[in-house]
Amino acid sequence: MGEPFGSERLFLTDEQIRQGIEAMYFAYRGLTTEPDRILATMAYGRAHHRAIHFINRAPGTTVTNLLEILGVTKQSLNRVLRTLIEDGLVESRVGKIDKRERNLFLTEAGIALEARLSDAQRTRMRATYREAGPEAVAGFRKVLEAMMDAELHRKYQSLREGNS
Amino acid sequence: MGEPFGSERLFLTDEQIRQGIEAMYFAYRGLTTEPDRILATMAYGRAHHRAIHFINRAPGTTVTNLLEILGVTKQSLNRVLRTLIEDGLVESRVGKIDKRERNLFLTEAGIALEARLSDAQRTRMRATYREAGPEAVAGFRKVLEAMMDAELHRKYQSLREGNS
DNA sequence: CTTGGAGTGTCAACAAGGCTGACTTAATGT
DNA sequence: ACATTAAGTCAGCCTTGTTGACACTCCAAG
Repeated sequence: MGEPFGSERLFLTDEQIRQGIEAMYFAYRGLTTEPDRILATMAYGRAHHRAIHFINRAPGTTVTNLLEILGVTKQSLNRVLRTLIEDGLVESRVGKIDKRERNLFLTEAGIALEARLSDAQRTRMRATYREAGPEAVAGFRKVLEAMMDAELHRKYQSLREGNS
Repeated sequence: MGEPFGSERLFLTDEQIRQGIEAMYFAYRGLTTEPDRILATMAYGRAHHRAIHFINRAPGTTVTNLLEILGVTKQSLNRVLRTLIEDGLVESRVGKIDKRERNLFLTEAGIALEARLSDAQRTRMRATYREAGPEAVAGFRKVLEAMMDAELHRKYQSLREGNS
């Protein structure tokens, strides 16, 4: 590549970038295997995990809100949500201001499962962070922030405000 | 930024860890959307992308090798591999030493598609890296390395040696 | 007050891509 | 000679995504 000299070049080789992409793939997979194993024992999948995770993160969030964050169709989310409600892990309350909306909450059982799942991930993350050190962690976070696209970032932020 | 702030004690709240996990989810998703869009136009999916990626990375790798790296079943991989071979993107050559083995290679067309897909990702990664800066990237890489579990790491390395 | 549109839920049908289990074929190694 | 290994295949199942169509409730604006 006919690139000029300077520090810009030393972290931009195709090979290094490819390694970064691969590392993302393997690391993400590693992060989900434990929760997946737990979920498999109770006839749930990763889709249920995602729903539980984001409802826990922003209790009272609406269905539309969740749809935007998860980036799936209404039908797809609804299937998952229905089983979670039937099984008593999620509660759906009619909105106070706008009665068309449903505000989603985790029940006691839902909170318990969420804790189990995120404990598995937190343990792993904590070990990883400890191994890599605080400076590496800061860089890690910085890169991930930059990697999420702007549109997604906006939705991500809106989750908090959706909590009425 | 020569002074690391409070780096002696690496105390991470559950909240910080959760943010890290979420960031991984969003970032990974952001990284796959462009390739997914390209693949969708040609009746392929993410599974095809993974196969193409790793065959490109280690030309001549065997089916068993690929199975271990991808962590899927033979039947699942075979379905994908069959279409890729039929469509002339991948070539399967009988092994020279052990004729039971098949060594997998990308054809010209396969290489072209791989380039298209990884270009999309590289462009994104490059922009991300540029935005975050070299120090952050170094930290990013370090954390991801630590996150991949040991078992996976072993398989990951073995890909290179599998290239006969 | 009617009417348009938004938020939600649901039915049906389909596809991708995981899985298990069973089996074949060819080649290798003991 | 025989058991094992690498690869491929058939059949069937599950989860989770997709379209498309439709009903219902409710809010807001004309």
